[in-house]
Amino acid sequence: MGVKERHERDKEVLRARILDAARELFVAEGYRNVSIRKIAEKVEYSPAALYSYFPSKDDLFFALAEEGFRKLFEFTNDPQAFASADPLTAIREGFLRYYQFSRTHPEYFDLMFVDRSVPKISHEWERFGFVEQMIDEVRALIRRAIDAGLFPAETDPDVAFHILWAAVHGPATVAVCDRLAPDENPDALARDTLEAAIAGLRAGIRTTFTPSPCHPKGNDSN
Amino acid sequence: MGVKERHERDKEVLRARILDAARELFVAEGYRNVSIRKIAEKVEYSPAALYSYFPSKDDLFFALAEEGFRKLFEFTNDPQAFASADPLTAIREGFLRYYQFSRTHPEYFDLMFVDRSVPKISHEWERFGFVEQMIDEVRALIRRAIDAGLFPAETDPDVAFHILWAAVHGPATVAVCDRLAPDENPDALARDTLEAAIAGLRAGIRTTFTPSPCHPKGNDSN
DNA sequence: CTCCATCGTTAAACACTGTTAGACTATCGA
DNA sequence: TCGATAGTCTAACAGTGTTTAACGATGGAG
Repeated sequence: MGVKERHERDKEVLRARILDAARELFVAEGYRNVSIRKIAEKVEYSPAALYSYFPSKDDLFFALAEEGFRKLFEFTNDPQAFASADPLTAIREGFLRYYQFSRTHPEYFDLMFVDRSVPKISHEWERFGFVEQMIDEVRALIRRAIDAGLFPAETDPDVAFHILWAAVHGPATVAVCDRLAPDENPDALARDTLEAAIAGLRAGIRTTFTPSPCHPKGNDSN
Repeated sequence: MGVKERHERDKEVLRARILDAARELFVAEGYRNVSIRKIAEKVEYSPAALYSYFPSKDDLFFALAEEGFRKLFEFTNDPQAFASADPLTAIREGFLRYYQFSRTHPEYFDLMFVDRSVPKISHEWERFGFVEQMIDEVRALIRRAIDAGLFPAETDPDVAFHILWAAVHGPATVAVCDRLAPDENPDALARDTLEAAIAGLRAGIRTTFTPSPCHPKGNDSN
């Protein structure tokens, strides 16, 4: 009876080893330079063997992207900063951490947010439940800031979240994609753009982004 | 005497035909799905022949990226809107056009700003002189807004430009990279983020981005 | 204990990719 | 007319993701 279970455990172990090998290779050499054959060699199996663990290369890297979101969660989640400090400082800190993540783990960031050959991500947000949790925490933080009078009362937390996210995501992508001139500093740009977005929200703007319902995902409105 | 010139003209013609074929394929099927062989078949030459016109595939797509910047220039440059309207409207309009370009020509935008396998772009900004001209016009526009009292007097036009650019570049990349949930509207996000950045600049923020000298590119500080 | 089925693994192949070496040929200047 | 040169070709190299068919070990049933 326990035999099948042992086998399943073994499979799980090898699956993890494959993922480890893939991760090691891709953080070192970048996503594009990792081939199934290299991973196979690293785990000392034939290339074909990997296909009984991951249906395709994309699925393998999709798993790594999921790992990346977990990493991002840990990276940005500082309960201390979130709870104690004044909401605005916490918000600033949180979004700057998002940006800093893109600098510390550019390969993960690439996989999670820019690579176009891992397109399934946007259509499988439901699978990243903890991402929604993550966003919820930030929305709560923004709500606190509204309640404290730091943002206008009519501010929609979800809209504000997306604006602040976009404000740091811009500099993050130009940095990851290496599209800044050598003498331009992306870190400063991230700080400034975030600062401008925060100040803009505080000043109050008319927004057009669709406020999402309580559980924003799962609408069938296309 | 005229023979050599005729030959050079012929070469130029074929070079253009290759570029045409490459463009047609890549706007239709995306950069990653275009192979040298497919281009060669379309122009009815052997794959090897292309290599006497473009040293590598990257160089070919670098040429297309250059074309893209020219397209972007035309797309955003509306002298009428720039000159007549009030500076703030013109600025809004200009940056929204940048965003709209990313939606209308996602493949070009990908090549120009997100694809990591065309990395030479950031190190060859000098070659895109018209880009600098383009930016200069926007900086002049911002200066006009400052003079009109629409932005604080201490605003640095170059810093403001980069902030506004980042504000629309964020939504542009999430849209191009397809990282928004199906029910989230990138267009609205672009408008809102830009609006927030403009309002933030108007409110006045302390910035840290390095103001660039008169001709910002060409420093040897790195 | 034997037999069979099943499962994990494999080598080999398929259909691609970018790129290059070497042969061929047509054209041009002397 | 004779090289030289420039342009193009075929064929190959080294690599890619993926699939197919065969192999061997292992576990359960009779």
